[in-house]
Amino acid sequence: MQRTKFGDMACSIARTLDVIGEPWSPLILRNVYVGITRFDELRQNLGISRKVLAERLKWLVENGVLAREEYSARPPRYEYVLTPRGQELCDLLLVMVRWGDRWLAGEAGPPVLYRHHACGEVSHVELRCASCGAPMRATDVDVLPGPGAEPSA
Amino acid sequence: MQRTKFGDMACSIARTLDVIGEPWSPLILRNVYVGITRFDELRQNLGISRKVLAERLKWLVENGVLAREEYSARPPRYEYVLTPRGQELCDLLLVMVRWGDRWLAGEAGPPVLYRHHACGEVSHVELRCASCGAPMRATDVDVLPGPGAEPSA
DNA sequence: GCTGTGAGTTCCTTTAGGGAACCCATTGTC
DNA sequence: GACAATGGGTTCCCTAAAGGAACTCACAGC
Repeated sequence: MQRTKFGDMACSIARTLDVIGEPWSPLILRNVYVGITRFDELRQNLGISRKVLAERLKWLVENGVLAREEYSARPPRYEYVLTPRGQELCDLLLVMVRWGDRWLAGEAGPPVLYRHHACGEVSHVELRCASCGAPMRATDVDVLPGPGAEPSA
Repeated sequence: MQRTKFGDMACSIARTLDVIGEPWSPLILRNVYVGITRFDELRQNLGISRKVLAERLKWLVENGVLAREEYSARPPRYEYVLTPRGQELCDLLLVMVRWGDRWLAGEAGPPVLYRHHACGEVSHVELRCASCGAPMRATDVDVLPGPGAEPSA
């Protein structure tokens, strides 16, 4: 994991990256999201080392993104489930999917499709403004300082 | 950078993480997005080592996310600009911002605000279905195999 | 020729990634 | 009771990467 502490920066992107800014954590979240929740299932599906998996899971639990729950008392056995924080982090994964599908899928096309419950269509996400509902892409916004900004020189 | 190759997995999340799955790259994109485009500006603003910055920039150019452009011929001087791929990756940053604002901002509140051009409001992004326009969160979708899926056993 | 500037590159040390083997607690079988 | 299986890690060790500091390069100004 990274040696620089990104959580101390007055920037929500940096803080978010402090939590999930290496590749294994988002992939673990993806797996838990689709129902692969146990240690050896995760290890096998991801092709990750047991040491790194254990470290990442511990990190994600400590950061309130996953919860470690007992699914069998005797013998004691554990699985990992998404917390509300973790659920919302999975939204990030949907945007990664969209970008990856558009730019990296190649001729084979997207590996995974998503069917929207509400309309029943195979679809993808779009970023819309919470206020007016129109598209709200990075090119559609102006950036300004917020209350949590660092005081400038 | 990571030693595991994530780009070979039949998963758009993994492929996307192969490109930007360590914290410096998204932060570099953020800086270029807000107009900090030159090497030493980036270095100073990020507090990153020259060696790592050079490596990351090279990586992002090679992956078509940034372009290296000459802004002065004599002496030759370069800046980095977003490509269309890079522009769309910045959408990811808007979702990171949203998550970070909600869960990690603390009492100070969000460090940065975003004003939507279309409605002039300070707002944030929501994920909506491209087909019907209703909210499309991770909890709102079913996952199914796509054409680019790996053949299962 | 010397200094300043911007954009890297090289060298070295420290830290983390990751593989393999190992450990632990419980259960089931003989 | 001994042994094996199971699931969930932990420890050890080697290699690769992170990151700091110093250095290099090409050009311009004086």
